[in-house]
Amino acid sequence: MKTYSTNEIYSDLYEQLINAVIPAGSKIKPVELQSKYGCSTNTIRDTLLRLSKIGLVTFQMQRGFRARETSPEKRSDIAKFRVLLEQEGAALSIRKAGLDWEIRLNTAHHKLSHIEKLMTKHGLTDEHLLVWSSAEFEFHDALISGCASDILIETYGHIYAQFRQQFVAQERDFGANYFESIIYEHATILQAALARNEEACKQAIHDHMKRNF
Amino acid sequence: MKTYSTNEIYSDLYEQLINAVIPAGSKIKPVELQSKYGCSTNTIRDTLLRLSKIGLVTFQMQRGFRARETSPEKRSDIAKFRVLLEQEGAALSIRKAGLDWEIRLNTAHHKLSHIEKLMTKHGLTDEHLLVWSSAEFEFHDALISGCASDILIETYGHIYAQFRQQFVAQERDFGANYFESIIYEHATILQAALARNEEACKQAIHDHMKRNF
DNA sequence: ATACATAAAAATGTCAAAATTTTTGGATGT
DNA sequence: ACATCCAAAAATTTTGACATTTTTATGTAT
Repeated sequence: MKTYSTNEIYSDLYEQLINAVIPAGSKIKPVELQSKYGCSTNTIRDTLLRLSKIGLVTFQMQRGFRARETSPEKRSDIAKFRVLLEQEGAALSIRKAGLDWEIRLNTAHHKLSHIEKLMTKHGLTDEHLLVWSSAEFEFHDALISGCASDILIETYGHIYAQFRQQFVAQERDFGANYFESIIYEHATILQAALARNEEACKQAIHDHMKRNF
Repeated sequence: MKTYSTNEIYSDLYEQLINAVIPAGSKIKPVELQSKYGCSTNTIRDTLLRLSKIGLVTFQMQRGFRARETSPEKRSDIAKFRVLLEQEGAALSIRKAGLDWEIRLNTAHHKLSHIEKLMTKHGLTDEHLLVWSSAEFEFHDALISGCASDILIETYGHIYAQFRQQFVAQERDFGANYFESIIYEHATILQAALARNEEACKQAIHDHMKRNF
């Protein structure tokens, strides 16, 4: 039987929350996870408090923990907020960042693009989805990485995680042209960013997310 | 000797962090607080993890806790980010909120205004500053309270707390006309909001914060 | 049946001690 | 003087037991 380090417990729970293996809104009881991870309830509690920092888990005194709830309104809310942060981060990057940012962004897009092409060819396995998900984050993270605002980047990370958590369970109907659209949208964002066109980039970010409003 | 409930420990530490009684960047050791609060180190740890959620405390595995660091760059960063959130929250409120929002905002401003007048008359004690600080938050919180975005409001709360934490220790030179300016700025924000003038309101928010950039 | 009170069970929170890890301070050698 | 290594001290993390609170289940009265 596998034993888990605390960091592994954190990562494992993080992934389960991001991928809605632990469904949004469901109760999380330390006692039930204890046996799986082979540690005390207190260590689980500790880890859940740390996850509540990034908003994947909500905590109430004497009421314990829950995976953050979701609803159509909450999903719309988080999508719009994500747009706000990403537009600002991208605009600032376009205005201030240098060559290294362009290279980072290009590299991230290249990786993402590669995975997306694989997915359109072979259909999507759960494993692919996991890789894609992390590549997608890296692309969007790279996009804002030149903004010179640590607090924006930090907050964006939390919001992106919550976004995934809230939408992954909903979007089980990846139609045939779903990924085609996404690929096009990512390319459009990249182009506008590299062309240093703020307004076009903001527009592209908005268009990329508007299906989730 | 006073005994503290866990919630009181939380509030007490919150206040000490907000007011830089625990200076930004300083180490926070559970063992040292244990005796003061009459509880186990574990309870302190628990509380500090909860405070790290709102960003007042940073946490690193095996390295413990610190009051979030500050620097000229970080202060500028947090001030600009606060403007972004407040502008968006105010604009959305102006666009979407109804009469109850106007009343909330008006009420909050009235309270704030009252305290600010007292402060210009009698000079500022630490006690006054505490009341003012909370009234000021309530005003800004009311301003964005009609935005219909829970995540924006939640995030703004964290950012406002960090803003206070980072600036309170710096701004010990409240000049004679310091509060006069502030009073004027708050009134300007209120006016623009009630007039439902988005651009003027955004401008007023910017002007209110620009001394901190 | 519904509402209310109560007891049992489950879940959560707190504690003090033990285990682990990091930091500190001094001794040694270059 | 400077870096490296080691041992002691301090700080952090984990644990299992115990205390408290909440939830669930049961019984009683209206």
